[in-house]
Amino acid sequence: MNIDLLAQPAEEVAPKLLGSVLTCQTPEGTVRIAVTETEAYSGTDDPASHAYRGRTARNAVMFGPAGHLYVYRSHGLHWCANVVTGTDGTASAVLIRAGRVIEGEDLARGRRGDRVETPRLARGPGNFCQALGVTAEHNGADLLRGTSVVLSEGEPVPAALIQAGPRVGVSKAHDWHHRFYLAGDPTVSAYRLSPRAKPSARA
DNA sequence: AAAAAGATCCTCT
DNA sequence: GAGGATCTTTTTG
Repeated sequence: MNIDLLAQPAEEVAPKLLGSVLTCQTPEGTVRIAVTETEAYSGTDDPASHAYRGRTARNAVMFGPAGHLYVYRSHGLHWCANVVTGTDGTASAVLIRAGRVIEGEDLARGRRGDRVETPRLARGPGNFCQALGVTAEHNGADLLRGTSVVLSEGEPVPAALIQAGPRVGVSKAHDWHHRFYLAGDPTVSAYRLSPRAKPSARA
């Protein structure tokens, strides 16, 4: 993966990450997942971003150089992974929301549970991380030069399949169309308006 | 120190 | 498709 591609604003990088591949190697084995859904989050200008109110211990990685992995805990027990974008010193990242398992399906299924249907193995940010094997210990990992988690280019996706829409689960700025996904792909998570989204916003 | 909110997930109707 | 569980991080008094 080219570093210059990632060193751009998150909303420009997000659609370009569709089709790219994340690989995670653990003692258990290797899992590779092709990305089918992303969401862009920027910094102080984005009310829904973790970095909106400045730097904290949790979001520090977002302020660093592009090409690193930002992992955070959501709702107590789920891990969510972002690819850090932009320039060093500014905060922006792309949340990886869903993907299709292309290697290590048995291992991914073992982590997710035997009753999970194949398209759902990496459907949703928390499920994506669980299937891939990403946890807090991967926070800050170098995706371009590291060995545990690697971001690489996959097969190009037709531009006609790329669609944009409102972000999932956010209560602020949910009318920003910063979510990108492959049209008709069964691994893409369903859109759901946040229960706390303000009615004044426009879609 | 205490309270609220949250970039979610699973189950059931 | 809708409803509720769950506990960490952040924010506020």
